[in-house]
Amino acid sequence: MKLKKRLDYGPNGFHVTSIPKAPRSIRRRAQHKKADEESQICAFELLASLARKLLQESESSSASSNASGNDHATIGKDAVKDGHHCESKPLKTECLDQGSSEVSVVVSESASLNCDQNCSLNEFPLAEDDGILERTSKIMDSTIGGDSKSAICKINNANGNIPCKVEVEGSSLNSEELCYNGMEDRFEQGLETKGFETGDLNMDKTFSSRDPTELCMTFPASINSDRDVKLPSSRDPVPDACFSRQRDVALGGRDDDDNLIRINKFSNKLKVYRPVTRVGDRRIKKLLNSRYWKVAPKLKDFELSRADGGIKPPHCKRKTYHNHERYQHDSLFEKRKLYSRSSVETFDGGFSSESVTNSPEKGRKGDKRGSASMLQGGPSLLACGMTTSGAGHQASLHSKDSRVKFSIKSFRVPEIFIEVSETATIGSLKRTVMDTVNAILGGGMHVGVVLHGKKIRDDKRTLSQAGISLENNLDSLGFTLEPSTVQAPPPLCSEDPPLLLACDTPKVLTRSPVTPALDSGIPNDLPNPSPLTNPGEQVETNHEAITSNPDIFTDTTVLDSRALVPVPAINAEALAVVPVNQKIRRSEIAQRRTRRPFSVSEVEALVQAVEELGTGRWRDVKLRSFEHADHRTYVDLKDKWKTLVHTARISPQQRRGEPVPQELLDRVLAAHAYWSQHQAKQQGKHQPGMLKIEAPENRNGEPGI
DNA sequence: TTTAGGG
DNA sequence: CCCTAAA
Repeated sequence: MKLKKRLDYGPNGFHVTSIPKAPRSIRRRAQHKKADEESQICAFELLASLARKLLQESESSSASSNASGNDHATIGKDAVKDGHHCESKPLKTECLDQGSSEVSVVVSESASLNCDQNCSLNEFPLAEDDGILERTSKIMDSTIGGDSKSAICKINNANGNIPCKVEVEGSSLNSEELCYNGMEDRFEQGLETKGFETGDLNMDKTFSSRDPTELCMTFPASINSDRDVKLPSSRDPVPDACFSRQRDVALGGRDDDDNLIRINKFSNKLKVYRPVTRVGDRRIKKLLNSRYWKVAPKLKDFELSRADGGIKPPHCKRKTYHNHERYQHDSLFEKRKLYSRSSVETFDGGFSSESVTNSPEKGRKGDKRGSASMLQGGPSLLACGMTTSGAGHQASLHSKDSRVKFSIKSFRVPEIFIEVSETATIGSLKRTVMDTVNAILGGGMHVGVVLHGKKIRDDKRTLSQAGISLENNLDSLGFTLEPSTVQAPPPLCSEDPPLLLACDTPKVLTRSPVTPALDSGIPNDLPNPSPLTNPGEQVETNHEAITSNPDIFTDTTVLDSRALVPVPAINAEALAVVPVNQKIRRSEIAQRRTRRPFSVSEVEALVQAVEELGTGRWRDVKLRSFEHADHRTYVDLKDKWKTLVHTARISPQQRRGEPVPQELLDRVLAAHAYWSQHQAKQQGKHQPGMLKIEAPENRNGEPGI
């Protein structure tokens, strides 16, 4: 990898806290589905998950008559879930403080990676009945913009229609401080609770940036399609029914909004950077984070019975609410503007994770735990351990029940550019960074799945289809956070923000339910994952990313000297944070592909094709012989040919790598000579016969082709 | 988007 | 493999 352009990866990791989301309404993204919509972590989701937790906790706590401890929050029900379900079991989340944050996800292989980014990890629904899913939610920590006040979220219970409102008061939170104070909230149904009280902020406690949390997710095998999210209702005898319902509901809601959400922060310089759009989300996130972080649940305890089963949240309120919030947020955001530019490298945060398990399957729990511990020490990015769900699954499910467990220590974070004037204060810089980060997290983040360095774009593909199975190395599997590519709405429109907000939020809500899968940042592609070939283009998987990531959000402020990179000034609209698009993008998304040496068989196929097509028609060569090898582009083939010719010309002693049969090298020389002479390119005609003519030229002359 | 080459 | 100029 060349460092030059790839600042991005470095050690960037966010700590993302995840919050388990309940199966939310699954709404489909409607019409506007731009690939983009994908993803962002929505406030809603966060809220929902939060609410759930609160709910459950509250229930549990109430039962136990526990006072809300620092760590525990009582939660009412989530709006999203079916009321009864909610009650069924308390969720516990566990936050592990560990050196690094980790997220572990357990997924059945069959689960498809569909979700838009939105869905991303957070969204996985848990299916209890099937025992399949557990959901853990992750929350990105975002800190709230300095000014943020209180965010209120209302969630309605599908069943009861009981609105729950969670209010967070962060009265004056400085972004710098990023604090969420301990929240003691109790979530009461129908009542509004204030989630966070600003009393003392114990960021430290709540947020230990470093503490890694783990998130464990289990995906049910059953989840394949985008929309199939199973909401597990503990009660529901017939999960499927639930699903369908939920889906429908979901459909009703979302998309439009979603679309709006996408703001490309990065995309254009010109575009206004509007990061802040989701105050609500952030807050929520914060809440979640702070609150739940350290709730330490016991893994085993965890079984979530995800009462949540159904998700039917009425959207209206939420939207409104969110919009409102956002609106404010935006305003704030806009007010702050950045003047000079600097690029800040992304930071790594630790993740706080929660591990939630639901599971009927006991074995898993243990596994999770084990994996978690294992992971903790590890590299920031991703470590994966695999587990198999044992008997738990039913035959009914596809044979592919096996579950894959993922532990995500950190996400690779994209490069972030911000502008700040030289005269700006450090504090303002911090805020700026915070805002930027928050904005990103709030809105434009997508989760990408990288396997063997290659992004898996096809969200519909199941894990096993994508090559993610117990057998494969999960090491090569990684998750990335990427700014949404989608273009942002017109730059700087103050008006827009509100709209966006509104839209977004809804979107968010809906979205999660819809696609259970992990989402890759990129739309789909990989048609065939041929086992061998598929793996990895993308490159640097996690490992590289690993760099140390000292800081968490809270510390985002931390800018290493190296973190700040002066960027040539650009005019642009002064105030806005200017994303430098392409670079950013590239850096983020495009990492150097992993090296995948050509196998002898590939060389053979290449030689064969070139003999027939000539050396100037790489595209044809690609189509003819490598059409399904997604990782081999025509450029790659051309380059390979170039190296083959070179290799063939040098002495065998000088050759490196997997030896290529001399016979093939001879053919390479022969074909190369032939086509060079024939000026090849005559259109096509592949005349094999011709080649033979050339054959004689070969030194070795191999008659047989 | 492909080609063709340099890096 | 990447990056790009050209086409």
